[in-house]
Amino acid sequence: MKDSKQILLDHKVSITNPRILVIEALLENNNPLTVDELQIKLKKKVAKSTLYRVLNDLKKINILNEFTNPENATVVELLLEDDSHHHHLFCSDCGEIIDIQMGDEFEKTLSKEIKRIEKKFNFSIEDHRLELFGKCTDLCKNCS
Amino acid sequence: MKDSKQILLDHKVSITNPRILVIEALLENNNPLTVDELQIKLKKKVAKSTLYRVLNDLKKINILNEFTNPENATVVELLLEDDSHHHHLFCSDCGEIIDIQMGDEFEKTLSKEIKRIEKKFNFSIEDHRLELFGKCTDLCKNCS
DNA sequence: ATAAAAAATGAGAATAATTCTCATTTATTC
DNA sequence: GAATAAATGAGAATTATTCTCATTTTTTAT
Repeated sequence: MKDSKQILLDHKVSITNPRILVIEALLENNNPLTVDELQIKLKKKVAKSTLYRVLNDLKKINILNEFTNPENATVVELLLEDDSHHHHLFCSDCGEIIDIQMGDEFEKTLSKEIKRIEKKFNFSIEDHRLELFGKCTDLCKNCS
Repeated sequence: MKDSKQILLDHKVSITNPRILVIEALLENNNPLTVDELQIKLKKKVAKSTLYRVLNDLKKINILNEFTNPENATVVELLLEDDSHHHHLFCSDCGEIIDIQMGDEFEKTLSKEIKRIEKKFNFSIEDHRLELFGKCTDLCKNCS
């Protein structure tokens, strides 16, 4: 597992206990967590206001991805590798969120389409996000 | 323009002024609106609590699509045609949200990928959403 | 290693978005 | 058109997030 102190050092921000705890809680999980799940994992070790501040700090140094689940709750995940481009799969039964990688053919076709859209709307497109919604049938630990 | 009363009739819900006003405000726009933009368009003609209630009513009869913009504000749009599958393009300069259609090749490749993901994670995938983020360079009315 | 300066924290107040409550009004049914 | 059912408005309640400020921790410069 990555070293949380080193991550903070690498990004030239000061090394504090709350930041270390938040990063470690996120590192322990392979998949994204809602803010309240994170809060529960941290018990009372980090104040609520500090948690939100730390999350904003991590966003500023670009190692935190933030989005919302279908219930509009805020979800966060650490982004440590530069090449970790991925998408998300949501289970509407248990709420689990799974990181997924799309195949090369898909990403290539998407790139082509993005170029078309850029021309059509005179946009410069910098990022994209794909979300898949469904139900896990048996894999997911929370579902029967 | 579609008739708001007919839309309500078709979906077997009672025809009330607030519902008509909300639907008409949404019909006037081609592109999605944030809840506050909608509130402003409606002036004081619909109470805040009623607006939220009407939006929930429209969701229940499946003619409202709700999502969040990159600032996490709630965005809504009417979905009237069954075949109106589309995605969204967000401008980070002016906040404008544009409906986009992806080409057939893209949707076909995506379907193939979805089947692969369904097998891999033993999921049944029912829906998906693609969001593109960027900057409009000159088309967008709010940007210079 | 230490003192001074800068930055971060905790606790709770403030704010913003959304839902809830309930007395009144409006729509539907017969 | 009267009786019943449903929806509304106003504001209170709730929830998620940000802000304030006195205290503590971290960093910087000696």
